[in-house]
Amino acid sequence: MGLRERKKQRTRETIVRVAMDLFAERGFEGTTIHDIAASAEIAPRTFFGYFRSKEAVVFHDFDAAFVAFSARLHARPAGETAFVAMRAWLLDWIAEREDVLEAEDLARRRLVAATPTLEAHERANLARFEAVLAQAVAEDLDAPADSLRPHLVAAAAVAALDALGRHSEEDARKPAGEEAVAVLDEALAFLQGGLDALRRRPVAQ
Amino acid sequence: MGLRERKKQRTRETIVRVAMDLFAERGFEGTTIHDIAASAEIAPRTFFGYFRSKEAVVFHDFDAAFVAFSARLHARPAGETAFVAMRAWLLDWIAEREDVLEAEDLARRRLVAATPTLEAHERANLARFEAVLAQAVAEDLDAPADSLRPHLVAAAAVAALDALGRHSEEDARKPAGEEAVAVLDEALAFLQGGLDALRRRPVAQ
DNA sequence: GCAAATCTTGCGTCGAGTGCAAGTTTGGTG
DNA sequence: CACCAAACTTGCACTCGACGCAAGATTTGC
Repeated sequence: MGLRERKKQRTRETIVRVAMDLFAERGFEGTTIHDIAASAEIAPRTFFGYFRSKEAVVFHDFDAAFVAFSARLHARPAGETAFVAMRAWLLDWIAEREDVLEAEDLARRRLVAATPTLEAHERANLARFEAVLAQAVAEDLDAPADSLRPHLVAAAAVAALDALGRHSEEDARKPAGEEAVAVLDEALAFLQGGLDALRRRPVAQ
Repeated sequence: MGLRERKKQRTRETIVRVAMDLFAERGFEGTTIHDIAASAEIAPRTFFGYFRSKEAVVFHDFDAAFVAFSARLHARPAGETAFVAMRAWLLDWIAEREDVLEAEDLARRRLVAATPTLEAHERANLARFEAVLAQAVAEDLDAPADSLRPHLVAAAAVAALDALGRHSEEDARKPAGEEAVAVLDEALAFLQGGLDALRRRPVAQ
């Protein structure tokens, strides 16, 4: 990696760190791009070379998660269900982050919960998960990609994912992985039960 | 109703009509508040006396729907499940609108689908449905309001509601009510099956 | 027909976000 | 090392959404 790239990387991290501190201190709406730029020692205009919006800073690691999730789904071996792939991805993801980012995640949760714009942004993120998951589920079920069932299933699964995030906020730091898997498995049992019930009905589409 | 109120009502309707026409013509982003105000023959500043944002115009009837839905849920007789109440509300809602608003709805759907900001707004609206539904479901299940199961169920139910909207776009105008009920009933069967499956497991919360 | 409540409007302001063009830094090549 | 091209940074000007405020117009109830 050349100097140029390293520098960019470093600036990006600085922006995130500095912005998060400001958000925690003055709130998201109470912090301007100008403030962030000043703290990060860049020109306000430069900020937009790194992030397309103020919101994007808060979700700076979402793209990586999404790409990994998406790849895991697409690369799942024939016969492995989308559920199983999702479960595996989640375990990896949690294991990978556990050491470093707990505190940061918590701060983010609080910030999002307190800021409508950020909640909207998060819903948009989850919707991307839902879309890609729905497609994989549709393959599992041999159903058209835009039919009802895959979307029901994906919506519920993503709701579980979302609940997971909120959950780890409240509970006083149990073994995060185990807890998450328990929640997810409950959700998967629910989904499987729903699908089984549908299998005994004619298809309405 | 006095003159003042009638006038306000009329202006409001004018804004909606005029704005929707402009959106259809130039797109949502391609239309400014200034344009709308000019067409509606009001001052730009006055627009904000009627709507808190440009997006709010597109969803001008959401509040009424939400209030009706919410009221129907809260007023359901003891023993009536949230599902049943939701189904009843939906039937009423469709029946009530069917005559007048089909074309308008279709235009709205197209507009929303073409505009990220509006999609975000719509997700926020659906989230409000989800929240109030989740609470009602929690009562049905005798579960805490923030526990997992009600949220799974509500998320899937709202996904069905959403699918309903998108659905009526594609199909060349079948009997809208019947179609909608078929979709919703499939969703409800799915949810019921999922809950039945969970009943045979220990509760993870 | 008058006073209070309510609406409308214009003005000023802030902040997000974009396009552009000039300047600066870095990378590679001879 | 010197030089050119590519990439990055910055300042400037601009559009647009949204809000606060205060002055002016309208409606209402008495």
